[in-house]
Amino acid sequence: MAAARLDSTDHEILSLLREDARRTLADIAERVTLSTAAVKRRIDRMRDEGVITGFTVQVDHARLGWGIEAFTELRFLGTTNVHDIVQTATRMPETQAVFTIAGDPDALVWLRVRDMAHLQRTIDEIRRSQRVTSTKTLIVLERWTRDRGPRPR
Amino acid sequence: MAAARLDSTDHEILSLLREDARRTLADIAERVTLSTAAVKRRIDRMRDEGVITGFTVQVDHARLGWGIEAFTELRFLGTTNVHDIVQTATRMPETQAVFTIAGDPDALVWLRVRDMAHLQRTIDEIRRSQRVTSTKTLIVLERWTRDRGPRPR
DNA sequence: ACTGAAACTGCAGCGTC
DNA sequence: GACGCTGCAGTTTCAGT
Repeated sequence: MAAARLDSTDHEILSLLREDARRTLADIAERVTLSTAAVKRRIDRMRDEGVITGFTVQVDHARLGWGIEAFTELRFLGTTNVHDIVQTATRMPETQAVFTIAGDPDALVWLRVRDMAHLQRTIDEIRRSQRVTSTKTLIVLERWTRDRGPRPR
Repeated sequence: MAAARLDSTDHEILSLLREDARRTLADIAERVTLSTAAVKRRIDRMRDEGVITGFTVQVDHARLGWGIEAFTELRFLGTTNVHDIVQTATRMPETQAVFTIAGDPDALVWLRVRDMAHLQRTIDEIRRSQRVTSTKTLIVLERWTRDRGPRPR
C-alpha cells in the first residue's frame, strides 16, 4: 500500500470526476487550465497508482423497487471463520456491503431489499447459512451519502 | 417515487456502466447488440426516469492516507431534531454517509479517517456538536462493497 | 449516414533533481 | 543527463442529429 502523492490539481480533477465521471477531458482541462493530454495523463497515472479504482454509475435503487435499506449486526461463535461470513453475504444480491468489525458486533451487513417480507427472508438466510449467535437489524429511515455530486447535465 | 420498468437490456447496460462508467456508447452497443443511438436513448431515458442519478469515480482512500473506517452509533435526546444531526455530520469531511435509524440507535455514521487520533477527534466533534446521549464506535477491519466492478482496461 | 467533437499517440520543449 | 510534466498537432474513434 504505497501512499500516493497528489497535488492540488489532481484533487481538483478527482473532485470534478466525483461530480460527473463522464465529463470530457476537454471540459476538465478547461476547468483546471491544462491541455486535454495533460489531464488524461494525470487520470491514467492515478489509475496506475491505484488511487482511482474505477468509474461507476449511481443508481437510485428505490426507483427500481428496492426501497428499503437496513443494517444487520452479526455476532457469531469464536470458532467461525470471518472470511466465510463475508463470502456468504457477498453472494446475496441484497447485500450492499459487508464490514467486519473489531469488537462487538463481529460484522455489519448493509442490505437493500424490496419490502419488509423480503428483509425478513434475507435476514433468515444470513442466520441460517452461518454460525450466527445473534443478529440485530437497524432499519434505515433516511440516508445521506457523500458520493452524490450535483446532478450532471 | 414512480417505479421505473426496465427490461433485461436496460439492466445489462446498467451492469456494464457499473463496471466502467466511462465506456463508450459504441462499446456498450456492441455488447448488447444495439446501435449506439439506441443505447444513448436508453441511458438518457434512465437518467430522465431518475434510475441513473449520476456517474462517479471510485477512489481508494487508503492510498490517500485515509486508511481507517468506522461506524459510530448515535443515541440522542427525544427532543433532538434528527435533521440537525445529519446536517452536522454531513459537514464533516470525515463523514462518508449518515443513516437515520428506526429504533435504537437513532443514527449510524460511517466515518473515514487518517488514524486513531483522528478518529478520536472526529467522534469528539460529533458528541460535542449535538445532544448526543451516547455513542458506540465500531472499527472496521475489512470491507467489501458491491459497487466494485472488475478493474477496467 | 453524416458532421463536428472528443480521445489517443508521438514528438519536442521545459524545469527539477 | 534522466526524469517528470507539459503543449501541440496528426490520426482515429466517437457522439449527436
